[in-house]
Amino acid sequence: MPELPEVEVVRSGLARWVAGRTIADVDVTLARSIRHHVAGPTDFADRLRGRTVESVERRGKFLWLTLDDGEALLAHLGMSGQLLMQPQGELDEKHLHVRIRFTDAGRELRFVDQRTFGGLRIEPLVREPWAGRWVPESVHHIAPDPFEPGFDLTAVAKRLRSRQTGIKRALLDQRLISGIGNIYADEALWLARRHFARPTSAFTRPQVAELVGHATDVMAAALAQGGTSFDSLYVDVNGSSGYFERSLNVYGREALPCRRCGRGIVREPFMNRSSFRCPQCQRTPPNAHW
DNA sequence: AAGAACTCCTGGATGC
DNA sequence: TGCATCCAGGAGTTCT
Repeated sequence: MPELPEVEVVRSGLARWVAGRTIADVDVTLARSIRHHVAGPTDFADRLRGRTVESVERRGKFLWLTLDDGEALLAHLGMSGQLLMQPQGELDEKHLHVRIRFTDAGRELRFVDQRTFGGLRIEPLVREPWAGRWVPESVHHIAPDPFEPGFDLTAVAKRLRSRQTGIKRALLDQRLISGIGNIYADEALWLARRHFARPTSAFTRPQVAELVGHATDVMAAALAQGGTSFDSLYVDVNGSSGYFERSLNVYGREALPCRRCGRGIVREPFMNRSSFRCPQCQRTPPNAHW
């Protein structure tokens, strides 16, 4: 499940492989994978052909290739998406949906996605003065992630505290702060000893800072591990996730002892998914807001 | 209008 | 063993 660190590993790997190269041709074999590109597969291919990739950028879980005509090829990996660099002629992956070949006939870029929540689209870039950068149109409403220069912790704390909801819902809301998914939200809450349903309004500014700091630290640690093991000849989202899994404190550890107090970790349904917490370290608050 | 629920999707794991 | 059900969850859409 690619969250910010996994997407950043893909971004940096991709940058090495595609920056400066010119697109020769595009094959879309599953229209759903470009469903957000409303003009359709033919338009998608036509607009990419002949374009040169200038850079590869990211905000939260979105990543995009800036093109030489001011537009961007935007990608979201969803649950299971992968962007792979493969030699031409290499056997097609079972869930290969989009293939992009370059004029130098070197490795081709492949979008592979089993569960098809992810997708590609072409969009104009829009200027964000406050963030000091250009982002694709549909990334405009996504808040800066904690690693962006434009990230404003004071503003995040202010907005978060004024909300009428629970803390985990807020952490997962990409319009407030981006990059955090279910795994890192649970990890940050465990580190801060907070219940996921604690009302946002109950947080003081220093408490928000502490929690966001933990989320940032966990993502940075994941990135450091994923990044160092990214040495293979292709970009693989799932390839390096196993090692970091072993250092998670709560996520996926149902019934295993809490690493702080020994109590069994519990799994609870939340927002059509699961939340993991320690029932001792992360007590249910009296004014819980599910 | 903010906040919550619903929806999309596949295949590995689990249950009977 | 085989069939059915559960489960993973990011984000756009729809609802209240």
